[in-house]
Amino acid sequence: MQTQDHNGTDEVHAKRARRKQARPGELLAAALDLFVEKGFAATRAEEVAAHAGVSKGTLFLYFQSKEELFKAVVRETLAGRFETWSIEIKLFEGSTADMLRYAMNEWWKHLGATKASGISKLMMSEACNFPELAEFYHQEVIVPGQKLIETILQRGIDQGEFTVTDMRYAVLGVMAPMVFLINWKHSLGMCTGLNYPIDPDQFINNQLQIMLQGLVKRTP
Amino acid sequence: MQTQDHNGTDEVHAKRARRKQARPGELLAAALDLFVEKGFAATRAEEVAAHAGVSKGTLFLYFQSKEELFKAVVRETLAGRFETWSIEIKLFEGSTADMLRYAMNEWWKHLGATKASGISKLMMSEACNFPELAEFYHQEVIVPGQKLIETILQRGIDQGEFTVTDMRYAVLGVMAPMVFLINWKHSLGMCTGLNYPIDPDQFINNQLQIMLQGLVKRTP
Amino acid sequence: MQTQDHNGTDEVHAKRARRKQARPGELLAAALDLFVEKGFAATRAEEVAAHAGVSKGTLFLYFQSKEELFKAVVRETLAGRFETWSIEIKLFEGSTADMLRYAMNEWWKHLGATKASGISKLMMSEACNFPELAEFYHQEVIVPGQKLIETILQRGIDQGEFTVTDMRYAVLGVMAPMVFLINWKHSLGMCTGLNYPIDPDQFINNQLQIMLQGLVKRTP
Amino acid sequence: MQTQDHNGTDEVHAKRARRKQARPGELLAAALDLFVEKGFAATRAEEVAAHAGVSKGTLFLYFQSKEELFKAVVRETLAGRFETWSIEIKLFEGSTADMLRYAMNEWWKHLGATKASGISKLMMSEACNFPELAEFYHQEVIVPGQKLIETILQRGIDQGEFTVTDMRYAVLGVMAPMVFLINWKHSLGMCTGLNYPIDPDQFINNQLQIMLQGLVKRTP
DNA sequence: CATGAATGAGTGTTCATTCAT
DNA sequence: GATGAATGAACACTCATTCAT
Repeated sequence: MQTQDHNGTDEVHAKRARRKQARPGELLAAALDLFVEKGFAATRAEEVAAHAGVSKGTLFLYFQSKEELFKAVVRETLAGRFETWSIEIKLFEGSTADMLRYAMNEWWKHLGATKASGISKLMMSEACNFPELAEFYHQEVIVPGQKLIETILQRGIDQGEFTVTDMRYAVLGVMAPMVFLINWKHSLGMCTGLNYPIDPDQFINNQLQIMLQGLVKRTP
Repeated sequence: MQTQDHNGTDEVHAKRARRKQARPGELLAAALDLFVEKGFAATRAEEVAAHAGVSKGTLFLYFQSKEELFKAVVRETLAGRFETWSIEIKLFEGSTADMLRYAMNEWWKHLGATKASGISKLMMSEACNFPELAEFYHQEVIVPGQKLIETILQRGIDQGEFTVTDMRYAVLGVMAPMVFLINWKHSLGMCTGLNYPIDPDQFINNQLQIMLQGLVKRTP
Repeated sequence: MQTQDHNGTDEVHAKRARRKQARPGELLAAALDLFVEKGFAATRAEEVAAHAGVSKGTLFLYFQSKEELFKAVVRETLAGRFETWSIEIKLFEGSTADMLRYAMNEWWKHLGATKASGISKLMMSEACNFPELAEFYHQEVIVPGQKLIETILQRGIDQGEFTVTDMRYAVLGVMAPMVFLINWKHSLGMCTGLNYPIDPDQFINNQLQIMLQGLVKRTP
Repeated sequence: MQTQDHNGTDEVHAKRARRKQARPGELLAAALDLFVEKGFAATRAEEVAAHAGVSKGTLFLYFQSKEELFKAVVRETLAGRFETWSIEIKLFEGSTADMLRYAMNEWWKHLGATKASGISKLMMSEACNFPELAEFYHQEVIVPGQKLIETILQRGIDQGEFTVTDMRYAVLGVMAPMVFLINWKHSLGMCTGLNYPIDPDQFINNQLQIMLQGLVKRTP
């Protein structure tokens, strides 16, 4: 050991450090998978550790408790998502209806279809137990998401394409079905035996159709 | 003597019966409160009993297991509603747009606004871990609810009022915002500090407006 | 009530008394059945009461506790069994081998085949928990049984038919297989799925054959 | 470093392994003691753990359930014996009468006299309530035991030493007294106050004498 | 740093026993 | 006397967390 201390410390430390830096990420990824699949309470700490390829003890070396792990998962997964979209939207050319269509399909492709969408279900169940997280989630996800939607709707109004009575609730009206879709996907939609599949593309397209044209027959 | 015995017995039985009949209701009420507040898994059987003012053992006198208790709660608070509504819908006179408006407002008044609506959030979190409950909920609540919506939409089509491209997804389109509304109410909406209140009536009215007329400006 | 007190008390009391006297017997019979079938611990007090056609509470009106009930069952079931046999044996005419054969078959018919034989298995399991009962059982059943066997063997010796090296162990040698038979019958023999039936008559006959003639080939 | 790490790890593993290897044995010993003393159902898992000097949780680290613990006890203390005996029997030289004598005395020395013999009584009481255990015991203990006896008797027949009318019941005839002996030892034989000691050696010798020669006087 | 053996508080459920009616 | 609703102690088993190695 002494001998090694002389010539290998730096190297070893580097390796260790690299490994140490990788660990939290691996643990967080494993935790996301499992929390989303089974919920917070039903996910065993040991299982998370195993999925990350480390031992039970190591998990607690990096996260004080299962609750802290959960918080870290939510924070980590949601770090800066909406900026890119915001820019993309500003550059979009075409009708606002197409923009909305585009935005919703993009959202599904890059968020709804990914594991990250499972966070929504998680927050739903655990919001009350982790109020700080709820607030964080609200600020980091809900608010930016709503801003994005508002931007789109406002463009529609400004360009004389859309009619919106109450912006705040119009935004919620766009958001609600998307939230429903991912929550369903990660809860009842996952239960085998239900045999009630929702095709996300069809769901989104239909939703767009209704939102844009409404159910009431138009007299041409 | 016989007469007296008879009278006496009946009286006793009556009191007993009254108590025995009251218990399940008290337990169900307590269970609903706690399940909604803390989730199914996180609610301890003893706690439910305590809230109902009885001991742990008594709970199991009336419900075979925690799962059965949950099912009873669902049956009691949700499953029973749909029959009445189904009849009410059939007797409704007026435009189908008005019918939808009426239905959604009634739904909010009698379900959404009550504690029972918290069960939806509950199912979201527990569906994967208790597949039997998920299936039960699907059969007893989701399916009847969707049938109701379908009946309304079909009436709209039949009377030449509505245009529906895909019935299945149209139904989901009606259902999604309502589910979102109650899930929000019992999760993020409950967290103090968020300061993001959703007024259910406004939400529903706006939703109706969008669903019926669409966002796209109509050329009169 | 007052009125009735005047002309009906005696009759009622008589009925009650009769019923009260019958109750313990019915309870003991039910308890014997269930204790033998399922063991002491696995038999629920309520079940015993139900089998006797009374309510749970009533059981504890007659027996202080489940343990007292058990003691009463054993005591009651074994009250005076061996006197009759003792007399019968004395009057028997024929070879002692025949007498032994007769005795063992009678024993099976009148004890081994009856529910009472289940007590043996019970005592086996519970002897250490109820030492007084063990002693009682020993005095009331084991000792008289052994005396009976000894009487038979002694007759065999006296008449020059049998050779016995050590009377005490010879007696045990006769007793052991019979005890084994009833214990097996009420334990492993009862388990469905074992598919290992022991026919008591064949068992007894074979046992007699071995006991009398031995396994070693006789040179005629 | 590698070398050191390796050495260090091995050392640690060795110590750990030694401890991990010792635990099951300690737990099995404790379990045997308690199961025999109090029965399967009446023995609390925590008590077994305490007797082994560990906590409740540790028991379940090594044995999946109480039933598995019991099976392990049976495997450890009983099931393993029969193979050795089977070989020993095959190598035996001498008369079959001597072989039987040898076998029964060996059985007593290595099984009957040990705590393991208490399992027989245990099975008697619990067979009906734990059918899986009963079947396991039957397959792992009864069947091999009977095979062993059959082998001996068959040798006696083959060498012209024994006469056996019905092999199956002859086997039971050898087995029955031995089972009786150990059951007695662990039940009534244990109750102080009975003052009815059975000397196992005398019992076995007498049993052999009767089994081999029979009670009926031989005319030389 | 990493491990995994050990812990012990916590949970659903059962059942002998009590006691108001 | 008789009932059966209510009790609460008990028990098998789980799992987040600790800590000696």
